[in-house]
Amino acid sequence: MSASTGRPRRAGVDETVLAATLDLLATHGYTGLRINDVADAAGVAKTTIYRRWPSLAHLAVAAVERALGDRTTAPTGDPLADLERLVTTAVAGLAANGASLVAIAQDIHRQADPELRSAYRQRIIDPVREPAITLVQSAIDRGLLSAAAQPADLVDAAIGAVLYRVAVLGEPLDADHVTALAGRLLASWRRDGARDI
Amino acid sequence: MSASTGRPRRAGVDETVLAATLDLLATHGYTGLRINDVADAAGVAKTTIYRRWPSLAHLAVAAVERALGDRTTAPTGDPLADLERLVTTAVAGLAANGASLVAIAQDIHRQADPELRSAYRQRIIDPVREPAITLVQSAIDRGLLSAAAQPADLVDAAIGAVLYRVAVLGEPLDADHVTALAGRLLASWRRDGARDI
DNA sequence: GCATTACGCTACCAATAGTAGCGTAATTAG
DNA sequence: CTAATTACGCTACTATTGGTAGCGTAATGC
Repeated sequence: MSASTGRPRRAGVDETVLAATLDLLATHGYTGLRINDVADAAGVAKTTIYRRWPSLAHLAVAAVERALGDRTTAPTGDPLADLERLVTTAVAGLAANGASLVAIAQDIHRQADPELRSAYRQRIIDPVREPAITLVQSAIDRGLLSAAAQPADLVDAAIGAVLYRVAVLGEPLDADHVTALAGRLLASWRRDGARDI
Repeated sequence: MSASTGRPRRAGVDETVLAATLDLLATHGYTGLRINDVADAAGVAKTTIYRRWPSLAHLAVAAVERALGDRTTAPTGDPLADLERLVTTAVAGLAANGASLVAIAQDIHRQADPELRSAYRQRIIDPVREPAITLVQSAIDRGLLSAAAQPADLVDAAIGAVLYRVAVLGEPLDADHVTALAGRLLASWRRDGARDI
């Protein structure tokens, strides 16, 4: 990227621009995101932005990725506890910005070209989905969850439920609310929970 | 709408335009939908389209609504059977057009103004979601499904799982596939199914 | 000093949703 | 038959906006 020769890029510009992008995404959504607004808010020229990101969509994906933060968690040995922490961490990153970044991510995903969509999948989706599937499988193996459903079905249903409520039904992304929803879903699959009533 | 006086609107134009819109949506998606392309494909002037629908988004919603078709079903008395028929009917309408109209509907929903989103909710979402919730509640009351989850959670998880797979993961909307997924999810909530293994 | 790259700036291009106005066609009311 | 009214196609236009080109200038390494 940055060559060893020539004038170096101004430090902090990436951060400033991403922060401005995130802020504008939170208030106007991806559909209302304007590259000129980002440039103005960040105090840089539009051309500087295009020198660092190839398109508005790429910039938005980078901003959301930054908002998601680091999703690596140390395993505790209890799959269900790890699962809850994974969900909580991811949701917290998305909810902390005052807007439904989940919905924004959906927008971006739908409008982007195939190459960008693949990056979106690898950088936004899979870092949550893949570990979650592994954890569910391990929970099933230990008899903590009913084996009646496939792990991927279960995870997709949980993620899908959140996406659907936030992105389609328009409910606010409240971290506690989401955690409770995921908890209720898990409870309905929990082996001991399924046995009573 | 149409006054009693003056030249009447050409018959069949609504149908032709909606069919052309649906066709273009199926091949290019909502993001790739161009009003001029619709006009050309339908063989009408662009101004004629704007005389009948206030915006491109409204036109697209009307086209998807038409693709969904009539979703009223006669109750059989068996909630689970009714549920399956409801899902099958809705999915069949969406899948029959060769493209993921679910994903398209997502696009439209996100980009539209609040008034249109409300119409989308009332005309596309709720006609499936509300009866489904009622049927699930009734299945729980009869002991056919586990009472561990709230009916709305359950329905949203099922719808969300389908939306997520089609609209985010990019899987094709195959009617049999979706029915099988919904069936697996239901089985994991089914009282007898949850008891074994 | 020289090559190289970044920055801000202005100007520009291309695509596209939506509108205005015109001539004309079709219909109803009297 | 005439007048009023509305629809249609057409051309031209406006406004917005993503993205690019080119220029003068500022930093940096060699």
